[in-house]
Amino acid sequence: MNRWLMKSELDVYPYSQLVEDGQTHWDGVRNYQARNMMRDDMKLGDLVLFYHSNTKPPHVAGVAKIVREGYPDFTSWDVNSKYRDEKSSPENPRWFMVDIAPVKELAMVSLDAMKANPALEGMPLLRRGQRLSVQPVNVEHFNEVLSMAGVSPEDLE
DNA sequence: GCCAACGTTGGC
DNA sequence: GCCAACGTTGGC
Repeated sequence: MNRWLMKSELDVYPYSQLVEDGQTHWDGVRNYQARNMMRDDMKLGDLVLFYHSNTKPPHVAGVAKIVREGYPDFTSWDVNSKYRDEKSSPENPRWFMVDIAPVKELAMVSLDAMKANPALEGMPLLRRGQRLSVQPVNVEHFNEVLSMAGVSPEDLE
């Protein structure tokens, strides 16, 4: 199983909204690296740290899981969508997305706390200038973040 | 194919 | 609101 981190701006789509919706499609990602991970690497059941960006403090808010593997992002050819890309079509989709569902809400784990934790050294999120909205997380880092929220991996089952 | 200009992300 | 980082665009 792979593990991931996905960023969402708190005031755009918070974890609480995911809980309310029960499931959502992760549309609007327009970055090739992130697309490739969603299209090729994210598998059913993979776990995701749900991260709130653009808020004070930035933080991990919960755990989600992949409930549908990569498929074309239909907002890319929706003329009414702000995510529209003229070069993408149903016949030749350029952008992909996955569906995620909530697993467990976490006590806030702030970016500062993560930076201060030596066990998280090397985590992509903590790298200077890291902007990717979808990132891989190794199992040690993933479990360490859980632990910082007082949760053990078994609690997710 | 290089690279300067530009736009966006996102912490601070 | 600032600005560093960095991906994308487009002229050449």
